[in-house]
Amino acid sequence: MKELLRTKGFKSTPQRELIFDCFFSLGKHVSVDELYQKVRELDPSVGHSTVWRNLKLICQLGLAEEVNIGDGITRYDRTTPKPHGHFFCRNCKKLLEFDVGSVMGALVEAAHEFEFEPDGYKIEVQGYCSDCRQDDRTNDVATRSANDERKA
Amino acid sequence: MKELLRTKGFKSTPQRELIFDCFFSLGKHVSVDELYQKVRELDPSVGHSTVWRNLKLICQLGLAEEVNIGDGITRYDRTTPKPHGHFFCRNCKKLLEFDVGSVMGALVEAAHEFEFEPDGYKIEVQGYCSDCRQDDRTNDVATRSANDERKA
DNA sequence: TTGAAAATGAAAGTCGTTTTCAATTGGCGA
DNA sequence: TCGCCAATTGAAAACGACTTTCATTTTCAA
Ligand SMILES: [Mn+2]
Ligand SMILES: [Mn+2]
Ligand SMILES: [Zn+2]
Ligand SMILES: [Zn+2]
Repeated sequence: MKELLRTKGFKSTPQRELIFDCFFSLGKHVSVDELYQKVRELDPSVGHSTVWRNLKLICQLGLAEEVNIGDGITRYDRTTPKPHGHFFCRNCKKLLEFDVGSVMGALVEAAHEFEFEPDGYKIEVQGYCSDCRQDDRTNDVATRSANDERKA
Repeated sequence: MKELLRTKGFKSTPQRELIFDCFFSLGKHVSVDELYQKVRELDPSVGHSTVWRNLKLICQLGLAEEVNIGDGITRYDRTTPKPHGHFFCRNCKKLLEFDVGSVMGALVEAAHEFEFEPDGYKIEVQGYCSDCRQDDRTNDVATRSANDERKA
């Protein structure tokens, strides 16, 4: 990691190392705040803006990219060798990843027809995951959701 | 329009009629502010929050849905009989629409494998449109973009 | 016509993101 | 190793789109 940073002209700092480590240990779809919390467990002196800036840096380095599911919170997703799609559950807010190999061909073809030069794909399917299916109202999360809707 | 509103239990007001008309005359991918500007040309007394609220109402009625391309601005897109995808040009920010019929099958199938019940699809391809292709640096927009990047 | 409910507009509040700025620090060259 | 300078940091403030509040006005069914 130090090496990657140096070759790209960035300095290595304790905060930066910590933030990078935490990001990659947390896994997929991490928000600034989630990462901030994690980092603070190990070093409470690290600032919010430093976490934010280094998350941006991680993106610049091509190690992650922003994911925006429309809830106003930007999440950072480790880049995968192949692009992947997301199933976003409207109820429990989980993001499931799935392979998009089978749709890429059609997308590339469509792009070609429009003389559009694609360099990024965002494929997101919204709905309800197996735990939250609407025909399965007996589990906890669904019940909670029903209550939420009633209140709103 | 009055009728649709009334049957759904909403009142008809001059502002509401104006906002609805302007929205449908503006076309696709309209932001609150764009619509607000347009409405104000015809009636400067209409408030920002009224435009916002009615845009939400238009969505509730199923006449439009929110589109989030990650630039922090929510846009409202008239619903189409069939779902469509977007090509988003990183340079000129244009949104081109394309038919996603050819990818829906694969998506539905993938969803089925995950026992995921889909009810919304967001298919967005980023890149450069024909006017802004990177191998075509002679046109205005691309040149402007190059200048922008130099400044930044 | 009249009253309850809905709608409006200005203003303020919210909240995640981004910038500012003074202080600190890493890393290269002497 | 030392010293310098640009990069980095952290606190705080600024930003900006979105959302809510509330007093007032308007709609529309009875
Ligand atoms: Mn992902
Ligand atoms: Mn569209
Ligand atoms: Zn779920
Ligand atoms: Zn373009």
